[in-house]
Amino acid sequence: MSISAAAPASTTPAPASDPRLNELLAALPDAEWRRWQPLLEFVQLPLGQVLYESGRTLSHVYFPTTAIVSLLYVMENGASAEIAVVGNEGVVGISLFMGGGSTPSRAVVQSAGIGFRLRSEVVKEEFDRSHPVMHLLLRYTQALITQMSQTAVCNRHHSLDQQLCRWLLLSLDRLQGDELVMTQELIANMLGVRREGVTEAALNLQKAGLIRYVRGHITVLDRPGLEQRTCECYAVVKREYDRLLPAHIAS
Amino acid sequence: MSISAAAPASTTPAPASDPRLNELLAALPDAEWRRWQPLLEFVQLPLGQVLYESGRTLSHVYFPTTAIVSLLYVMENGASAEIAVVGNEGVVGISLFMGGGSTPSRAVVQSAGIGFRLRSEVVKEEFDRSHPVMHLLLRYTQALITQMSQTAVCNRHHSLDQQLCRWLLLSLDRLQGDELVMTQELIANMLGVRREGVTEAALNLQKAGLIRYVRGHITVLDRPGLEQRTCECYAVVKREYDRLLPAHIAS
DNA sequence: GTCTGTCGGTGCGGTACCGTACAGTGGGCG
DNA sequence: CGCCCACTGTACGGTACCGCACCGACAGAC
Repeated sequence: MSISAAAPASTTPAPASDPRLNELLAALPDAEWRRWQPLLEFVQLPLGQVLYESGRTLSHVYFPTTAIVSLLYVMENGASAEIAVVGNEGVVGISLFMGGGSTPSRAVVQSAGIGFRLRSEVVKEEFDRSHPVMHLLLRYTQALITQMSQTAVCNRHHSLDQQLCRWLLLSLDRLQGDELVMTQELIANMLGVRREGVTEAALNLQKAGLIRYVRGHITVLDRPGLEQRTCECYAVVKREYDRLLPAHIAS
Repeated sequence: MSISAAAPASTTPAPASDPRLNELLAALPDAEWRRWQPLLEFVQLPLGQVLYESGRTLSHVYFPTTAIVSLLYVMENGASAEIAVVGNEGVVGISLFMGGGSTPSRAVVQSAGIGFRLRSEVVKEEFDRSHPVMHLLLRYTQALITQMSQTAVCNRHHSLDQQLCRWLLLSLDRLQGDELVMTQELIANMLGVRREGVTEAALNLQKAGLIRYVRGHITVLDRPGLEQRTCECYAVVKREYDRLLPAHIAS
């Protein structure tokens, strides 16, 4: 595969640079994987990078392996809200194979890391050519739809405390380890609330001994505690990902 | 086509019983339409009918012509929130061709009318067999995704007044005429708010001369006024439907 | 005509957010 | 070493919505 950024030059690449850390790539049948492998392009995904902009036609789809990407809508007045989050379980840029080519939302790297990308023409060809690829991508899309729906429900009905728990858990599921590099300001942008609101909610969780928050570094101390405190939305989404993406279970 | 309920027996069927009032059916290429026509089953869709239940495998997809169907999530405590709305521009049951077979949401008839349905096996076959069908359904699905995303954003950021305007406009677009048969209680269920909240918002619109509300009947008096008062969400969704479903424009 | 149930409007205290303003504090860089 | 700035915490009034309780009005049934 081609390398577009600094990467280990050792004979055995570092584990993180294995494309099949992405669960969709890992779930590809052998034939498809052999076709795709030389076409996948390694990419660094630094914090804040915009993978696509609202209304702009996409040039690539992205398969994160260690990075996390947020899909968010930015309103006319500048306020924003996260619609869904994509990590190593998925792919950024579904509108390419869904047929629209663009969406009214923006994709931003929420947690720095790496990933792999594939040119849009290749994706479209493969989607039309291979039934397994098509069905895999569509099942993932349905899982993503569930996440979006549940975000709508959660925004309507649940407290900021609960939403913060849900957000932390969704992010945690897409990372290795128990630490998140993320300021309260950024979380507030994602959740579409005030920064001070996140401060307060985070303090609540901290007092309860569930997390530790120090200047842009969140350490999760008690994950079961978070799961207990969050709303049903987290479980609904997780169950649906597990049901629709069996590879996800295997991991 | 088979008729499963009372329908005009005149030689020229009433306009409402024409399946191609549904814009997806209308957009089918001739070959597909000829295949589908004998398989479509006419159905009455009375207010409140549940087309599918959360987590249950679907037996049919539904193409409303004069009815409107709400997709909503019902929480463990019984509260609910609408995720999206489907009328004669779309189809209910996308999870069938997306591959999941079910979703964590419920589909309820929000405005009585009629529609046509197709057995699930037929839909899956057709989806895999015909590229035009597949691409049509996927483009519709992307439009639906936009609606869901925008619902999430709207739930987060906009006032009940604005959301009510958006909801009225989305419903109006899917109906002929300017009257909606809908109690405030039901609207409250859809929007996931208190009934009294809807009363107040509706009174505001009434005082502004935009609507008239009498015991379950809303008459829209000033549609441009509603469009001016609603948030950007309505326009974003409408633009995306128009862009993705050209048949929609033609109508 | 009466009766009953649905539908809508009203009032009240409570609360979870918001907008704004500002203070402390620690990390990193010169 | 010290400065600066990003980040977190605090405070305060405002407001939009909630939960609850209740009332009046109209419609349809009998």
